[in-house]
Amino acid sequence: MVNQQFTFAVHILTALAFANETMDSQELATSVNTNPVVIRRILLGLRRAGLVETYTGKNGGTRLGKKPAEISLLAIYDAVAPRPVIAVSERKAFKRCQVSCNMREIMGGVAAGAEEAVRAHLRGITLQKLLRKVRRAG
Amino acid sequence: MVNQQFTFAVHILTALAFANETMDSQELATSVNTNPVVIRRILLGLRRAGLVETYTGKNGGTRLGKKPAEISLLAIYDAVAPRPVIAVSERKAFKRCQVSCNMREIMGGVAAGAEEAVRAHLRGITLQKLLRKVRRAG
DNA sequence: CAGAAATGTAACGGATATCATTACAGTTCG
DNA sequence: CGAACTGTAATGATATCCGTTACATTTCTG
Repeated sequence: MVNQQFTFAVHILTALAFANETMDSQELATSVNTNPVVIRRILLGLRRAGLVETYTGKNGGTRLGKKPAEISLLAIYDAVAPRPVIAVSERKAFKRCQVSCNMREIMGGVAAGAEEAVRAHLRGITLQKLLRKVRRAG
Repeated sequence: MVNQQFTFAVHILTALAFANETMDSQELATSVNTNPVVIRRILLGLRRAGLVETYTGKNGGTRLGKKPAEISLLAIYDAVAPRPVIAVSERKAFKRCQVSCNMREIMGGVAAGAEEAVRAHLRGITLQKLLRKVRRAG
């Protein structure tokens, strides 16, 4: 993966869990050290997934949509929809080459397995766990 | 679709295993459907890792440096040194924010776990297994 | 030895992805 | 109404990746 949206998203949600109240995109941007628009773009995905609730207008902002114990990193991962862990070439095969003709399917299986391995890892981590680490670190 | 070097590398090595003789970069490029220079760049890393042996000069080319059963996809993965599965933000923390101050370490742990999950998956797959799939597919 | 055929490698350009930023319309509270 | 938010489009800067050209170097072979 190349982009930082997943990291940003986890940071945002951890901050919201820690604050336990609404924060606006400027506050979140300050914590993440980026631009408020970048935050709002990520919040769109998180909102679609029901992980946050956002309020427009004055005194608007965002708060968690579920309890930290109910939010797994996998849910966040899916919400930001990062690109696959392993990219599979989708080029046209060289018909006269048996290897070439079968590589897409074979690598597809390898990539799917890698993806599932990551997902299993993320499934086991909740926002609450991260929150505890923050608190323990003080 | 991002970095296809790993896919390309697996394809190259599978082709070499299937052919069981030296192939030049043009033949490999035809199978992978790319440019010979792209192939040669990837071969550099594979050679450094001892996965292939290359010969310069007329009738030169590349052949496997180990038996297919001794080459795991993890070795290939390390040889091409792709970027981390999960990118961790390396921005300066906002000192007044406890979450911000701890995110790098926390996400570092998450990313390391994801990386290891992928590695464990790749460790269990050898070139020989892929080769058998090619042969079985016919 | 000369020439053909291959690799090694640098250099450049185009395509694409990502993020930052500006801008502004829409929404909501007071 | 006006201030303070979000939603979102548009643009630009930057980095990465890949393809391509170019050429030096190496090696085989006649």
